[in-house]
Amino acid sequence: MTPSLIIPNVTDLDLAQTLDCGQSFRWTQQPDGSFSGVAFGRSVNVSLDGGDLIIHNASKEDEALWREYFDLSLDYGAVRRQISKLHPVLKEAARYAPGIRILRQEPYEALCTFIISQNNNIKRIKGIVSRLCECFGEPVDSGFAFPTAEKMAALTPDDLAPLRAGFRARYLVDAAQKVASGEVVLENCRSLPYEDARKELMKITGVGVKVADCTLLFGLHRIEAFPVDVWMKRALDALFPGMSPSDFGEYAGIAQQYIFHYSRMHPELFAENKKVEK
DNA sequence: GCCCAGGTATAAA
DNA sequence: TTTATACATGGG
Repeated sequence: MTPSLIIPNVTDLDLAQTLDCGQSFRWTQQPDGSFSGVAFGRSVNVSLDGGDLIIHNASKEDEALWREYFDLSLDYGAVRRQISKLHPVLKEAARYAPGIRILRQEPYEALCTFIISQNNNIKRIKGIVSRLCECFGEPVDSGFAFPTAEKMAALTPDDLAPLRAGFRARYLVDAAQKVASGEVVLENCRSLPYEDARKELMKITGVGVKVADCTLLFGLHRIEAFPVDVWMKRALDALFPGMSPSDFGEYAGIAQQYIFHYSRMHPELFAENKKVEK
C-alpha cells in the first residue's frame, strides 16, 4: 500500500469548487466527498481535512508535483482581494467560490479535453474523456493515464468511434499528429507572447480562440488568459455591461473562472440575456 | 419533436 | 471582412 501524502497548511482550496468547475474533466467525487482521478499518470484520491491536503496513493517524492498541480505557491487570497476591487459583481462571484484554484494540468491533456468541450456539455465531455483514456491510455492502479500524443497520432477518426465524440474525432487526431510531429510545440506556449501562443495552438484544426485560451489557461498556466466564447460574452453582457476582457487585469483567467462558476450556479442572472441574443 | 451544450470550419454575402 | 449554417451526441 502506497502511503498517503499530507500537505499541511493549505488555504483557499475547496476540492469540489476546484475539481468540478469545468477546468478539469478527470475527477470523480466519491460518496465520502473525496475525489479520485489521474494526473501525470498517477492514480490518486484527494481529500481535505482542515488545512491538510491528503493525497492517497502518492509518495513523498511527488510532493512538489502535487503542490504545483494545485498551484499552492500562488496566494489566491491576495488575488481575490485584488480582483474584487474591479467590479462589485466580480467581488460577489469570488466570494461565492473562494476555494477555486486554477490547476496546472498537463498541456496536451488540457488541449484535448477542451477540443472535446466545443459545443458540448460538461457531463458528456467527462464521458468522452473517460472513454478516450480507457481505450487508449495506459492502465494505472485504479484508472487510466491520459493517452500520449504519439499513441493518438497513429489513430484515425474511425478508431475513435467508440468515444462517440462526433465531429471532434478528426480534431483530436489532428492535434495528436501536430503535437507528436513537433509542428506544434506546446511548451513554447508558456513563454511566447500571448497572441503568438494562440496562433501556435490554432494551427490545429478544431482549435479556435476559445479552445486556445482554455488550453493556455488550464494547461500552460497563462492566468492572464480570458476565454471568450458565446457563453462568456453572454455572461459579460449580463453581469458586466460595458466591461471587456482586458479590463480584468493580469489575473483575468482566475477572475473568469469565478464568473464561470458563479453564473453556472445562478443561471437566472443571465437567462433573459440568453434569449435576446438568438 | 425541440433546444441546448465552456465552438469551429466552411461557404456565401 | 462579416454572417449563416452544419456538425455528432445525449440530456432535459
